[in-house]
Amino acid sequence: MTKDFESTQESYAREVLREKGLKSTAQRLAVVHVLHTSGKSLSVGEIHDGVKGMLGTTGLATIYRTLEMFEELGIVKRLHFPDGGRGYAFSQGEHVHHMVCVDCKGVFDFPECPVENFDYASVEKQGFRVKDHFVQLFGQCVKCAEAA
Amino acid sequence: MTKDFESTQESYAREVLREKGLKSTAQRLAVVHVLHTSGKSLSVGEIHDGVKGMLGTTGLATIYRTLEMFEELGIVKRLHFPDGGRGYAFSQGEHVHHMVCVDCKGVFDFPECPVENFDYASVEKQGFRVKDHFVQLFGQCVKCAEAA
DNA sequence: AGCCAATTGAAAATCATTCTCATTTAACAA
DNA sequence: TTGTTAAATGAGAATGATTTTCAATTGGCT
Repeated sequence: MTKDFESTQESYAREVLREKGLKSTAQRLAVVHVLHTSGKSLSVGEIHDGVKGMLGTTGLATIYRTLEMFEELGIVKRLHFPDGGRGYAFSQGEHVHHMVCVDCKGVFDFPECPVENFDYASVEKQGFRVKDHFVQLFGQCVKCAEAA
Repeated sequence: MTKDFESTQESYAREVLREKGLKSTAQRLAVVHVLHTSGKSLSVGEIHDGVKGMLGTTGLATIYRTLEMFEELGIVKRLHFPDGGRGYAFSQGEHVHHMVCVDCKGVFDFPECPVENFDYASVEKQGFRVKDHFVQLFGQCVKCAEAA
């Protein structure tokens, strides 16, 4: 499946896949497309629906497999909601955090990392070595605030 | 079930429960006890095992119900792991974040909130209203670092 | 065009979590 | 204490999400 018009994100994904010796299948590119055009975070089910809309029948397992792989490749970012649900949003691998609108589930980048320059004194005093962190903000976006 | 010796945490939980008109059952106090004595975060299954060890047969549903309630009461804190798994750690309701040792799953408090005094300029420029945040650090604790 | 390993779909299997409802129990009052 | 009653529990069924399996398909290469 070669498309005439491809978003930067799709070309990017295609390139990353090729570099790793992985196939650029219609399903994989559709996942990128759905995520990119939605402009927000989507649940696995929503992504599945979007991909089905583009390609007709598509297995749910493929969506799970693709998303897991894309996360490792840094193409998508997995989000965690307070209720334990997962969501996925497009990402190009940079270190950004996300602000999620609790109403529309829209995802907005948040490039300054609050933890990056944080003084770990109290933690390091206890001997920790901080290796990774997870930061996510929840709130309301302009549109949803106006609608309310 | 009234115990002769009770930890501060157990008395605290008992008091919170009474204030809310909820019952201090053996199961609920056992959950507090297990969590408190473990000194680390536990999965639902581990908590279930610990409670069964204290009381004999105990329903798993009760553990889920108790943990959910305790979280709302601020008695425990739910943690989210990168793989989507959940964990629970004892907490007394203050605003603290946690640092989780990726090896032993130990939980260590982290009272200075990196996000609290963060300049939300870039986010607010987009019109967001930040209402909540989730911050968790991952790394290695002293003991696990030495053992490695 | 043809080959082959990678990928997919469909269904089954697994695992976590929630729900239902009959039974038990903590809290409070008499 | 004892009785009363609403709250809580246990057991298992139901639900829901995620993973696995394996035969069939397909993309990337020659």
